Amino acid sequence: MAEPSTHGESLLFLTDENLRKGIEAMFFAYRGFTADPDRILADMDYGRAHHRAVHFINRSPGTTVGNLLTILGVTKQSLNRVLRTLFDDGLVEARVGKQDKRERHLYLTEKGHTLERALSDAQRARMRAAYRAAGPSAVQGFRTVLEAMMDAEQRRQYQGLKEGST
Amino acid sequence: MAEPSTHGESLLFLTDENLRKGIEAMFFAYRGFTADPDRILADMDYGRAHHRAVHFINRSPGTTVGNLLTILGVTKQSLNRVLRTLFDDGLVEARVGKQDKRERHLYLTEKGHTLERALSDAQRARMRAAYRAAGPSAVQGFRTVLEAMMDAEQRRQYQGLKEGST
DNA sequence: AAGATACGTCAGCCTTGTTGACATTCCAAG
DNA sequence: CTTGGAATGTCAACAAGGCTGACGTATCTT
Repeated sequence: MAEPSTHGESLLFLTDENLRKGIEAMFFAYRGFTADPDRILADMDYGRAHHRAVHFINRSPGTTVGNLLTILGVTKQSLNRVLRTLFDDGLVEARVGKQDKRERHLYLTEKGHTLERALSDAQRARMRAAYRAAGPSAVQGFRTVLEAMMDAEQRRQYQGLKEGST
Repeated sequence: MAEPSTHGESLLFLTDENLRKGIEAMFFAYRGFTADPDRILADMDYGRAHHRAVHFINRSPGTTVGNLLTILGVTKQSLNRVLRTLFDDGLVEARVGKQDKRERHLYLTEKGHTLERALSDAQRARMRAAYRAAGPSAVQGFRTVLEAMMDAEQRRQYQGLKEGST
């Protein structure tokens, strides 16, 4: 309904109908986005929470527990439960900080890297297929819209992570 | 790192680094995507599961329980728990099917519509802001990539929902 | 009359989020 | 040296929302 008649200008992409389609696209696409890692994780008694932890430790080796808390946006109790199983299973190791010995710097072990690679290979494969099918300019638009959709706080982290590794 | 020198052709958008950025963009953007409705829902003892149910009942009034199960991809026990609270609170009503009396056709009540509007207004507002900031061609690309990221099954449903309303 | 389908429901389990409380360890300021 | 605050770990309890399995009932189809 509404379907405003074409009045020269093109704000047609902002109709409620179009926005609703975007919303559902996010919903369904996110399911696809997590489906492959989820399958791998299910076979090993891990969940998405483990995936997220492993991902961000891999991408910022030596990050502290506090950093991880901020990025993941969960409580320390929740994160700690996950980290403990990763320690116990020998996927992640924590080294006491040199400068500040209260901090724990987190690193993937060899075993941890293996899992990380399995998970991100699966996820990247889907991403790559989607990117290839859509083409470079669509990918550009995809990233632009997603970035605009983030909270300012999240965008800061997303962009901050872009360059500074350690 | 890597930063392959521009060699005429442009498959540069398929580098692992680019894919990883896309993956994180999905992660952070999805958080933003759900943040506003989540806040509303938290104030009324509902969760995302209720949101999803209300959304799809609104968009396909008269849909059956079975349809909803397929779209949401959860078990009937899980869905039922949510639907029951929506019935009890008078947000959704179920009418016995005319042709097939085994089926329950689901409709939002006035109260249900009110909640639905509050939720989708919040979500659309963010979406609209992101769309506006990114511009029409970016939006086009955004949708193209998301569609390519879905499972075939999910894409079928997403597209099927596009036209046929009832 | 018999089997299949649509739905509801009871019971129990898991993951992952939450709060609150408390201990430890360490840095830094006084 | 002491003390406050920061970073971390941990215990306990709880809730949402997934899951499986089993069973019941109404209804449709054959």
